[in-house]
Amino acid sequence: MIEPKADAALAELPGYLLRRAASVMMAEFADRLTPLDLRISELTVLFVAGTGEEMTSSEIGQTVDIKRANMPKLLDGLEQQGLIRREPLDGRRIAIIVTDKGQTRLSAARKVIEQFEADLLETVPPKHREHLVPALDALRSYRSER
Amino acid sequence: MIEPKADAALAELPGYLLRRAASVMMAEFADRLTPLDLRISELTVLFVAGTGEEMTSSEIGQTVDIKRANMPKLLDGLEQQGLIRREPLDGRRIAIIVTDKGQTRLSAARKVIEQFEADLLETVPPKHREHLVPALDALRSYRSER
DNA sequence: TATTGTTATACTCTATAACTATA
DNA sequence: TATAGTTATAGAGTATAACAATA
Repeated sequence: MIEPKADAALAELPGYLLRRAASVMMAEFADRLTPLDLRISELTVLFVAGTGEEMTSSEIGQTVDIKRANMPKLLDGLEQQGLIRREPLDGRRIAIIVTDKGQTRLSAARKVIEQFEADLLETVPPKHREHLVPALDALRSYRSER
Repeated sequence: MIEPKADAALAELPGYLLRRAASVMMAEFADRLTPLDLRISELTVLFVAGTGEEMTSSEIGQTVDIKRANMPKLLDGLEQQGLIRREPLDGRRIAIIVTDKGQTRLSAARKVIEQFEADLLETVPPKHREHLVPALDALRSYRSER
């Protein structure tokens, strides 16, 4: 064991634990997505675009907190894989349509998500489990007053 | 409101919420550290190095899950600010010593941390609050079997 | 032979500024 | 005039591979 003193001090900081937990979780999730040729951010976009409602690039970005300027490269990647296509709504707005291939990929991804989320919840001791989602949901708006 | 359907689906995924919560939290914390001229990773290293026990670069990295190869640049930054100094223990290992200036900076940072963590906890509804740290601490070891 | 510190490099996610064309 | 999509660019955190020097 290395430096129990420092680790003990860190283990009392919710912010630090939140960062570490998210980092560990994302690394694991990214690994599970590798066989599907999807990065986390790509799946996030595909997931939202595939909910059935017709959405533009900006709307998707606003939903998942991805800046407008970071969407094109993400969408390019998905488009090059044939998972989405861009369909102009007018001269300015562009709808992001999930293709059949994209829907198939998304179905496979949903299975990965389901298993991943189940494993994640199982990691949390039962008596704390039901509190995780509401607590995280609250923390999400920590900065909404910006 | 934008796409309640997609947001509702995402709001049920603990993994997604964990990622978002951590992202929001880190952005806020990084902002609060700006006046101290410290990035989150730099403070993490300084914090651990300043716990009193003499630690090498590798030991600090292992404690806070920063890869050995990413330590030198971090330490260079802290050293250039005069917050730490490197003190060879033998021909190979190097102790990271927090200087007086580093201790002063660390004291200021501890106050920022304290306020930040308090604000963060206050964001979580009272009935979920006590469950946050144990839940996150458990999630931290999600991947310990690697 | 294994470990420590290091360099180089690359990837992911995120952020800002500025441009264009359209509403 | 404000908005949508885009481009370019930069920062921050993280990851791997490889090397020299040393235990």
